[in-house]
Amino acid sequence: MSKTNISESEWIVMEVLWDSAPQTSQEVTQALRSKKNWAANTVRTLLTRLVKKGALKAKTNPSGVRIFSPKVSREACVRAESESFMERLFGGAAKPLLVHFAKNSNLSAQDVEDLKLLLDESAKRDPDGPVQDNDKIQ
Amino acid sequence: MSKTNISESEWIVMEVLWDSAPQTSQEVTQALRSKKNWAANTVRTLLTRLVKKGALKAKTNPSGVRIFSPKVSREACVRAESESFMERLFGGAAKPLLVHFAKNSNLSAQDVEDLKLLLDESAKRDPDGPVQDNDKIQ
DNA sequence: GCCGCATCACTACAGGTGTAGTGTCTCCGG
DNA sequence: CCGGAGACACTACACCTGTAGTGATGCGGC
Repeated sequence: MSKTNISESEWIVMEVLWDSAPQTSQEVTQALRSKKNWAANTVRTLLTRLVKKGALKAKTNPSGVRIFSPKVSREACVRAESESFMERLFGGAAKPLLVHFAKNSNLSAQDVEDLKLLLDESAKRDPDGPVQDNDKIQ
Repeated sequence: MSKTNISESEWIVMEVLWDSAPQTSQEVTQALRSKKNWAANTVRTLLTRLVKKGALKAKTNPSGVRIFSPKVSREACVRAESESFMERLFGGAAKPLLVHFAKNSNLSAQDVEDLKLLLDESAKRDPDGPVQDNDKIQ
C-alpha cells in the first residue's frame, strides 16, 4: 500500500535526504547545485510533492522554515522500484534479470567471487529452493 | 540514440508485437484482452504513439488497415531500460544491483548453479576484470 | 521603523500517459 | 444500392512531471 510513486527528479531529491537528514529546502538545493542546477523553487516543489506523496515528512520550525526528513527508507523504495522493474521487463522473475545483468556488465574477478559467495549463502538460507515462484509469475 | 522512451502501457503492447509480428491493431487488442481489458481505440492510440516514437513500424495494406511490426528489438529496449534503471537506483554500478537481486529473490538451487556458471564464464571472457568501470560511473 | 533577502504556499504551463469517444470512410452482405 | 461492422485519424481530458514564476510574509540589519 501507500503506493509511493517517486518520479525521476523526485528520486534525486530523495537521495539527498537519504544521504543526510533532516535538511531544509535550501540545504537540499545547495547539495544538488553541482549535478542539477535547479532553481530553489523547483526543489521546493519537488519537496512539497514528496511530502504530499508521503515519501518525506516536514516539520515547520518557529520561523516557518520547513525541515525535511525521509519518511520511507531508501531500502524499501529500492525494493519497490526493483520489484516493478523486474515485473515490467522480466515478467517478475529474478533469474532472467540476474542473467541479463550478469551478462551485460563487466564485473571484475573480485565481483564475480563476491557474487558467487552471496549466491551460495542464498542457497543455504533456502536449502531446497522454492518449487517455482509461480505465485509471482501469476 | 533515438531515445526511445516507452511507457508502461506501451511496453505491454510492445511485448505482444515482440512475441509475434506482424499483427494488426485488432490482433493486438485480442491478444491483450485477457490481461488488460482495453478498448480497441486505446490499443490503437498506443500503437500510433509507438509508431511516432519509432518503436514500431506500420504498413498500411490496400484496404487501409495498418499492420505493425517492432522496429526496435526487445533486447535493445531491455538493455536501455536496464541501463537507466541501474543508473537511477544503483548509481550505474552493476554489482550492487546484482547483490540486491541476489539477496531479495528466492532462487532455487538450480538457479544458483546456473548463475554461478554464468558468472564464471563472464570472468573467463574478461580474465583480469576491468580495473573498475569508472567510465560508466562517470 | 523600513528594506531587502529568504521562505512559503500557490499558480503556471507544456509535454507525457492512460484511457477512451467522435466523425468518417470503406468494404462486405443482402 | 444501402446499411452495419470495423478501421482510421482526430480529439479529449484528467493526472503526472519537469521546471519554474508570483505574491505574501517574516526576520535581521541599518
